[in-house]
Amino acid sequence: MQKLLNTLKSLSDETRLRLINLLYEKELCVCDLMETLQVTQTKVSRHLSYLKNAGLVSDRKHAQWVYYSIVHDDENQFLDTLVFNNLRNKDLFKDDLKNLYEWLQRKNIACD
Amino acid sequence: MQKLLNTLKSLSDETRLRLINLLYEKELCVCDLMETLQVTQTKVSRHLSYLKNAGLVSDRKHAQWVYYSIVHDDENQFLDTLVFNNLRNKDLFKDDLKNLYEWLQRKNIACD
DNA sequence: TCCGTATATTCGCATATGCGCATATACGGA
DNA sequence: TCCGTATATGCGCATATGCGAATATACGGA
Repeated sequence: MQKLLNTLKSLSDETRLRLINLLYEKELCVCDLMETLQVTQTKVSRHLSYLKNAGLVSDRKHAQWVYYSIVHDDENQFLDTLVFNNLRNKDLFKDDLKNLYEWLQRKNIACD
Repeated sequence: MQKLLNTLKSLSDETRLRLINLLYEKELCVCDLMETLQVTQTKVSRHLSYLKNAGLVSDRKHAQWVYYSIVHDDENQFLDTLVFNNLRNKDLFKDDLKNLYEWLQRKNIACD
């Protein structure tokens, strides 16, 4: 019960919804999320830790980066419905995805 | 977007989830909800008005009673998943339904 | 009209939440 | 070891939220 409440609380914030939308696409590190959403590191980091505590995302350290990804749990099935029926058809979230791929491309070019 | 956020915010409270669970069963008035959940009138009323503002329930006045019912909106599809996959299998919500029917029976007997 | 029941709202308080700033920690490379 | 990058966290502040008590409003019946 408390877990479910934490899950729902963590969905009731715009920044966290935007993070979830992006992470539904693929595993990403903090700096990818900062760049894509154009928000401060503190903000991304804190909201990710909120999502992690709620069991919605998990993290994986690799070198100096921390990669976050969605936890696909049976308990969180309604998340799929939410993301695909309620987020992905809204401009804000569509634009975020577009910005994500533009950023990833810039990043790859810079690494060449 | 703001509407979706309000919807999600209104789901991140235990009392409101309990109200939604009961209203998913049938239209109910404030006093039914107070009796079933054993909480104060102020609390029920305030949370119902929260749910109403978020567009999750609608109300209908009849004599001195106000009857509330769920608004089944396409935008709120994920609510079905939430109620049937996440609430209805938890003891708290099962017990609430049981108490609801016990109360309704007592109420009918009293009116005979 | 007066009363009792049903419901909504205002107020003040306690706690929770979100934020930026500064700082701490962790890691790889020179 | 020292530095730069990446990430997390403590702190203080502003705002939001939830609550009970008291009060206001609405309605039907005597």
